[in-house]
Amino acid sequence: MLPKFESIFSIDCVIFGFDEGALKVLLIQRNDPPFENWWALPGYFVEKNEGIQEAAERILFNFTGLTDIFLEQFYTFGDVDRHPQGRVITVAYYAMIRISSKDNLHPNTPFVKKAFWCPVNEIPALAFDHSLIFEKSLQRIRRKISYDPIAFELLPEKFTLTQLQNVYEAILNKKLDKRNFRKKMLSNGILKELDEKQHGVAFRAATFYKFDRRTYNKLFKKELTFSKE
Amino acid sequence: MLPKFESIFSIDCVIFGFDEGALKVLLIQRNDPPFENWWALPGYFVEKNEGIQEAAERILFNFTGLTDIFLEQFYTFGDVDRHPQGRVITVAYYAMIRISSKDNLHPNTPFVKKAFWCPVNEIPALAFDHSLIFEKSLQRIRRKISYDPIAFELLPEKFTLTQLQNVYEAILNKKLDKRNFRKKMLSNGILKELDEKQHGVAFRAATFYKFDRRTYNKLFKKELTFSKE
DNA sequence: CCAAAAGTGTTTTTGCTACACCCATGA
DNA sequence: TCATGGGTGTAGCAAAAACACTTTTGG
Repeated sequence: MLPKFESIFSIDCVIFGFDEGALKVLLIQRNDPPFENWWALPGYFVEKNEGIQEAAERILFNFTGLTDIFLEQFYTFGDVDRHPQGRVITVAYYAMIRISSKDNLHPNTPFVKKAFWCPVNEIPALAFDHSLIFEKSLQRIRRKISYDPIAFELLPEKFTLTQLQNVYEAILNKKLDKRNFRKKMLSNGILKELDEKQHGVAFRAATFYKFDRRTYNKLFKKELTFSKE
Repeated sequence: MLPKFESIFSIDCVIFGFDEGALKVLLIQRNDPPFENWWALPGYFVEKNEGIQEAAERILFNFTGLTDIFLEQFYTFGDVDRHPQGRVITVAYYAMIRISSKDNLHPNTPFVKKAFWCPVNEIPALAFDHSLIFEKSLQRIRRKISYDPIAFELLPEKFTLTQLQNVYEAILNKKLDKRNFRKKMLSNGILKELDEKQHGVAFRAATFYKFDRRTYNKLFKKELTFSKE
């Protein structure tokens, strides 16, 4: 039989975007206590009849209006006193979205005073244990980017190699060598060169590329397959 | 204000051990419905007033009698229908312990009919979504072993290089070259050669080594530090 | 003396690092 | 014509992979 004790649980999302050459995170300002007016990660409670992945997608949609987003669970935070009003366990997800400067986000929730894209190295003190959650998400994507092509989720479909390098540099927080970066990126065929080039720029126009997921999946499958012995 | 809906949640543990050259997992046979008599991962509900890490340690202790064990959270499973009796979200941990063939485990819980160490490639169908949980844990430790010295958690304090190689081969599920393995393991100073050797074996006695955590921590710290640019 | 595992080096290949100049474009 | 970022190759080094025989021990 199921026990009598129950807990509340929630989802918190670390939503990454890339804009103006910087890695950013979507923060919201809370409208209600506890932590009224504090900055926090977008998050909300999970309904009794929805799965947690589902809930994460719903919450992401409510805060950004976006669907079909790269969204991945990375850790669950369950200290007894992490929420001042009672026991709340939270499952943390990170998401990567393409910020388009045109359309602003319309958080579809009354709990939010405002939202903004905060550069990752300027994050203020956050409500609850959200600073910890954010730190853990950064650690995770730094490791993840070395074996999984998450960088492309932050870029438009067509991008230049310099843009791609900027994403890697922002996530890894270090400068990379341009020639070595290009050599490596182009060596395995996961990028497809397009006929199109930039235009209207006051310097040599860069070639656009796109991510070739088909080729990537082949390589990845191979990586997962063990050799005969 | 906190919402009215609440859920139950639990911890499930994938407890790895290494014995007779094989990687094994501790399974228990359930004593009660649902899934009465089915094999399952050790797990139990989290109390209202305990943190989840705490809860994982308690549950691990109840099933093995062991404390101070390598125990790490790896994923949370929250499908609505994963438990037939109601909404139960489970936080999954994996643990690594040294199986000593002498002392048997004494599960300190009435919910268990029996327990046994099951080789990872002979796992039967498991209760709930435990097969999925187990698969995910394997994926995790396979990746983890390439950058974190978790293999030592499975071995006694003193071990031979062949034993160590066996652990790597069992986790990675492939054969490794003996000379290259030794070269690599001995190249970075994280193993300390002992004066002691095997005895009573009908072949050349192997030298014992132990893991030098001090040296490892130095290397690891260095790895986390970013270079000047 | 045999069976069984311990232990040991070298060569080849591959991937990573470091490094500097010319090109195309719009203003 | 100038400022700006786009684009390119090579050499040296280090790590990984491939590969087979001798040594020690107890029975």
